[in-house]
Amino acid sequence: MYIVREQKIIASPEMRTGSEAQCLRDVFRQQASEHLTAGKSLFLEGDRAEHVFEVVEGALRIFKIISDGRRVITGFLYSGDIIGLAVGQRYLYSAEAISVATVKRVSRRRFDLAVTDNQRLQPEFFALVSDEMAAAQDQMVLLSCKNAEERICSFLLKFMKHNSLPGERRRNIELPMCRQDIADYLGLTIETVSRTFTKLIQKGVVSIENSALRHTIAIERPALLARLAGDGEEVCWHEGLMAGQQAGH
Amino acid sequence: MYIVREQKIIASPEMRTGSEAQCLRDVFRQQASEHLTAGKSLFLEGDRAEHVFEVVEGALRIFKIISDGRRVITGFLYSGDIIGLAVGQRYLYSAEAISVATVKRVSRRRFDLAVTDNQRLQPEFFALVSDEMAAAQDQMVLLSCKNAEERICSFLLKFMKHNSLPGERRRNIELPMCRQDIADYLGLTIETVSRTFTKLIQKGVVSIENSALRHTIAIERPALLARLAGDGEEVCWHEGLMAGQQAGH
DNA sequence: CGGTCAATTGATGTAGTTCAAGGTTAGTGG
DNA sequence: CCACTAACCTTGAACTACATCAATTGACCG
Repeated sequence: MYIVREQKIIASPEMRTGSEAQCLRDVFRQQASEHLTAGKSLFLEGDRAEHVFEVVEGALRIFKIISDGRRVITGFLYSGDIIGLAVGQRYLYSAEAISVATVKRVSRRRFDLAVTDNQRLQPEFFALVSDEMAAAQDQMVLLSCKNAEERICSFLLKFMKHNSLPGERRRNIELPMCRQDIADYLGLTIETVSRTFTKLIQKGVVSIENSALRHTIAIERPALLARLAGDGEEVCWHEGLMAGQQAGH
Repeated sequence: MYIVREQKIIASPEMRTGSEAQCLRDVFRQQASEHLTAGKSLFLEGDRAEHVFEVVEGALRIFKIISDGRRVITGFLYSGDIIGLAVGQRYLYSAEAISVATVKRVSRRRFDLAVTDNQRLQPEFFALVSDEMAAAQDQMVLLSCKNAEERICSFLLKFMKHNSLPGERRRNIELPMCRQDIADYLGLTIETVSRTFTKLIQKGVVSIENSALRHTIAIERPALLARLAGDGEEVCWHEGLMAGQQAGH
């Protein structure tokens, strides 16, 4: 007996070997699932980058530990995401499970072969790398400019977009990560994260299930949330480009 | 009559077509040089990504303009750098010359062909993409954790490393960008950048040529500069990894 | 029931922003 | 050659968003 997620069946109706893969996720199809308990490390920053992983279920955090012991979370990964794409010889960050999680792995060698051999996979591969780069840049904008409220709202929005199937519009979201994770991701302290949530509740933007441990968030006013995220209805190209001086030599 | 930069001769002793390139920069070899005046835009965020560029001379800034008109500089590019690698269909950022600059361009199609055709180029290509990703992550760490002084020192160090040939150890560096550029890159205000420079001068870490317009910096105490950058003698792998709680489910 | 751990809340401190002014250099035109 | 202007940079004073420190709450668990 086995569990099949529906969207995968559509992507690949037959069993395939890696080299016949129709999409990148097919490369992982026949790999064994590995189960991780909460907090379990997948690899450490600086390890030789010998595998590429697909998240099958659950959520992971990727992070760096800096010299003074603090932690910077550079991203969260959810079911369907692929880890370890744009890395060189060694992993740029550590990865660990937030809650229980299931992953599959293939060796880097095999993954690279699948991509280089199979012309079909290359566009998807480059698209994923490009997405990763875009996410990193968005995070730089967030960390450069946004205040605590904008950061939290951006975070919630991004989580909603990423973790809802196309068309679906769920009101409740279940955050797998704790407040400290959110703080380390948004460049804030846990106290500021907590206070900002309280403020958003008071404003009627969200509400929090008092039950479990404040991980279930109901989005009461999605439009307001989007406005408070301060992304100005997506980037405004071709206007305001006059800002910033022309540096003479 | 033509000008040849010495280090390039070593890389490729003969004239080559793109498909015979020994290294990525050879792909640009036969392209015409384009000259940019200070402030001249190369492309805008959101433009279709139709070219890849090599910086031949001078410096460029890549940046995003956010909804409220502010500017976030996500990187600087100097002679030898390649622009437009890990982008998808459209550029993720705008690029413009800081001072006068010279670039070469090849079409994306031709660049991609050169890379896919020529197995020799792929490792270099992936290494560059990986470097770009690593730089983005370092920037996230800087923006998440570092204070003004650490940011400025990190910036100066990185500039030195990037813009000095291996082995060379110049004491004076000539910053092509103005204070506002530095501020927009480091997530600070121009005033804080200025004040921090003053503080570093008072501490005897650097000194600034009073002549031109404060763009010439002499590094008086490189070791202290490195210490103040707060990167803790490179990342400390496999220690301090216990920090950060294990989130139960 | 006491212990633990995450989250919240309150009080206080501060690094960096904001606003405002002044200084230096370079360019322009009389 | 010297006003006049325009960039760019620096400096000062006041403010504020967030950090820090400290205490409390509430859920879970042996």
